Amino acid sequence: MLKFHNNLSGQTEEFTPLDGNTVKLYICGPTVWNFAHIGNFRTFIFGDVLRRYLKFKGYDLTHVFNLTDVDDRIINEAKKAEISIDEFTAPFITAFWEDFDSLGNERPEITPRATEHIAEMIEIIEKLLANGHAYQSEGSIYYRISAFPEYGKLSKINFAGNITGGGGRVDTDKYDKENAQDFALWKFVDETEPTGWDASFGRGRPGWHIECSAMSMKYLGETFDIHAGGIDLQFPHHENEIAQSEGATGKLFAKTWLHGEFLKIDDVTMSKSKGNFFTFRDLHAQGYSALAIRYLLLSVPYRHQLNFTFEGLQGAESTVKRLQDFRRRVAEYRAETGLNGEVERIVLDALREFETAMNDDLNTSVALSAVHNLVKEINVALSNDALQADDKDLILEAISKFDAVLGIFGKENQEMLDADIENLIAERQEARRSRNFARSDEIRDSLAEKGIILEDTKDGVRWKRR
RNA sequence: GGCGGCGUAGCCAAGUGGUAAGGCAGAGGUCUGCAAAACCUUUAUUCAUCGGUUCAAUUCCGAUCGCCGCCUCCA
Repeated sequence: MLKFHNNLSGQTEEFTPLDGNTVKLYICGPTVWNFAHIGNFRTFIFGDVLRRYLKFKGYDLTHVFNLTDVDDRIINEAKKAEISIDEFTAPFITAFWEDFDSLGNERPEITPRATEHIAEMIEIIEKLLANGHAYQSEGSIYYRISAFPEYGKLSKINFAGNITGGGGRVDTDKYDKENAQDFALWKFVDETEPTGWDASFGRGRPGWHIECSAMSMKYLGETFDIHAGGIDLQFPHHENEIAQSEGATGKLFAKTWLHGEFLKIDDVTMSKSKGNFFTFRDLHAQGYSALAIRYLLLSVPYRHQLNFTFEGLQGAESTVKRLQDFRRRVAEYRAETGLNGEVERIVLDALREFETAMNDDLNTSVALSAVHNLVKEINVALSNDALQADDKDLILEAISKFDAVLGIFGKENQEMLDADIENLIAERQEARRSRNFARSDEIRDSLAEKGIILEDTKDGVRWKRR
């Protein structure tokens, strides 16, 4: 049975959907003010594996993945460049989805943007004002934390001991709040500012957290199954989402909370503010494949920090290549009709190990080792010519199942070669038969220069792209 | 100051009260005209250190050292 470590309860819990067979899943996406780095994408890839595994388990999904396209930084940058918010964010949004797709992620069902849901945000704020969970001050609207005693239940924040509460940090907020921890739901902006929306409680722009309450509840309902995102969002973003949503509805907001841990580089957290980050584009330009990057980011379970190294990425490149070769080798294997009971046992064991690992809070490390064990054992069978036609199908089917969740085997190669290259390969075979190795090596080298690698097997020649 | 995480072979790392998964890299070998791919063998008497509990601890408890994160925009 599927279990998750729920950060809300602090416990590992068995998962069952709230409503029939459909899992309602919300994942906080990026703020689109520049390119997402691969640390960001680790969380998104885990979100993707989560959604794929839920499907693997037979659940239907409604999956919402939001893009934050309005905040102070975006507003300021757009203003500086004298363009609209949409004009400023458009190239980053395009780039984001390109990278998202390249890394092998499935598009979620619903991908809303904050600026398209201002009306829903206003509606929640009106409710909060009406029931005393919010108040107006100098034109802005603030959340009244004192009216929500459960505040802090997700992040386990102890305000008595933290820096702000302890007096170690000066509260720089220039507005008049009842309490230092109260946060803005709506920030007043005057008529001279280009970015602002009119609401019953005055012109302004939304605060940093209300968008996720509005969009998740709009598409998933007031209570839904899983809310996920990066660990840094746990406080204050997710804590505030809970306060806003539960303050407005009086109902449980999200049942299960999952947070993806950070990527480290040279033992320091990879982050935009530290500047020590790589984007997918950077790595791709250096020749690393999307598949290898995905593999590396998946090789450590999501709740643990992963130390990113180029040695590791290079290793992932080799591993992924080996997996691709393995699938091709099985697919191309010429087998007699029939079934080898031993192979069937290997495949069933591997699938069982895989599922057990994934059920255990998505333990991808162990799930990958199940895949590797299958590869190793089947390779032995291949070497011994012990494979039969039905085994082949079983193995290919198992690979498809693994890959429906992990997405690390890549696309199957069905490409045809040009006729003149086919002719060269045939000529080389002829040269080898007549033991003219000088000529055969010459052809092999020339094809290698064109990026086509030849391998001689006892069933003939195989080729692949470099 | 408050809260949390981590320290396992050259690297990335899983894991458990009963004696260390997996990947990469390395070494030797088989196969091959040579390669490539694949396969086989091999690489931690040991899991930061020191104590304690236990028949038994890497795994539980305590202390120490080191590292990281959140509490402030970042996944």
